[in-house]
Amino acid sequence: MATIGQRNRLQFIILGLLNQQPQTGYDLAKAFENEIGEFWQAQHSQIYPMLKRLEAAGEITHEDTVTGEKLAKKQYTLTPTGREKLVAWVSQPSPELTPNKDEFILKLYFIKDVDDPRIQPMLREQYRLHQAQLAHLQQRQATVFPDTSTIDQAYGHYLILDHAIAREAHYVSWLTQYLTPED
Amino acid sequence: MATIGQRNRLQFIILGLLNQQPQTGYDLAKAFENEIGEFWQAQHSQIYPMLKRLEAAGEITHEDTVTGEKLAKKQYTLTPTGREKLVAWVSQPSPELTPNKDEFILKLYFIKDVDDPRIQPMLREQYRLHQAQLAHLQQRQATVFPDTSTIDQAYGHYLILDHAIAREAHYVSWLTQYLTPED
DNA sequence: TCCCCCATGTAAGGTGTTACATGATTTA
DNA sequence: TAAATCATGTAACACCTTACATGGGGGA
Repeated sequence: MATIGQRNRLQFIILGLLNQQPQTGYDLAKAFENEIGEFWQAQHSQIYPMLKRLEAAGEITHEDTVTGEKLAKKQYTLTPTGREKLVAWVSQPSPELTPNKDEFILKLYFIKDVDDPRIQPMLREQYRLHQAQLAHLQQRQATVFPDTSTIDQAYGHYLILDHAIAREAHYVSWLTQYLTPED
Repeated sequence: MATIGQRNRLQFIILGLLNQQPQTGYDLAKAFENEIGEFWQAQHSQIYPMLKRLEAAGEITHEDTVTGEKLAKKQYTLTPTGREKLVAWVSQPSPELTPNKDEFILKLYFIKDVDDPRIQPMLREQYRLHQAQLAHLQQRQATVFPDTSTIDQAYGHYLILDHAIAREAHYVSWLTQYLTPED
């Protein structure tokens, strides 16, 4: 399955997640909403086919398990081949800046006039959104890393959360700069 | 062309760009590399078909011009319908946080060990990249907005550049926090 | 018993990237 | 005159989202 044209980063991220611990497709889908949702997203409709593809390529295997009476689960695990491929990807430089997209910023861009009455409500809405997201992330940090001693065992996780928090905090403070007090 | 399933934001961005001034597809492609490249990207292979589609929908029209002996250009302009559609989009709230993707951060995430020797080189590489991008953006700001009096006429443009600069500056300072001095 | 969550899959269609293709104009 | 840039298009394919489809388990 050549896949030369595009980078197919999803496969590596799935390998990375499975390397942390064997998981089901469902578990992976949750991870894309929670742990790493700030930096990559994928729906289950994208995950299940990819798991089949990775298994066909011999990079992962699965074990069927049953919960309760007959709920079938597939627990996926990395093979040595898969682990090699993961290590190669992680060790490889990532020399491009990731493209960013931000619909809100573009809307502001298209409103040329400083005094356009739409600007302040838009800024306030974004403020609410990002403030809420920031609070949510801080909450999670407090839960996952209650004290500094817990950081070292999951340094990557700590970094990722720290970065997400810093990013949101920064977005919020940028917005604040342009907000005028509400009447 | 219904397009209910997905959002098709590209069309609105093209309308927004054409609202600033009539342009060719080639000009638009440039804008996606420069002015707004920090917040949206599109290749010419995506732009030309979209222009046809927008014209078929009566939202833009074009005028054929010739440069030199026979180089054909198509200068596109918004129609009143197109302008209405643009205004509706701009005025509409953007209630979702834009998904972010960052391959580099994920690689860090998958390296659990604080002392993994790959971490520092990776951080330094990203530092170089973002530092260079930051310098480039600051350069552009100095060129486009030489003094504060020039801001008001293109407030949107100012905001967008300011935001991009702040974002990069922030990314760089986050990286610095984890960088150890090189030997 | 109903609802929410667990669990896995496929189908359809839109979005985006890379490559293929062609030709004119300007600048060094 | 060669290279870079202007200028427009299509084809192939990979990526991603939404919707369709089905069924089990656990708690209120």
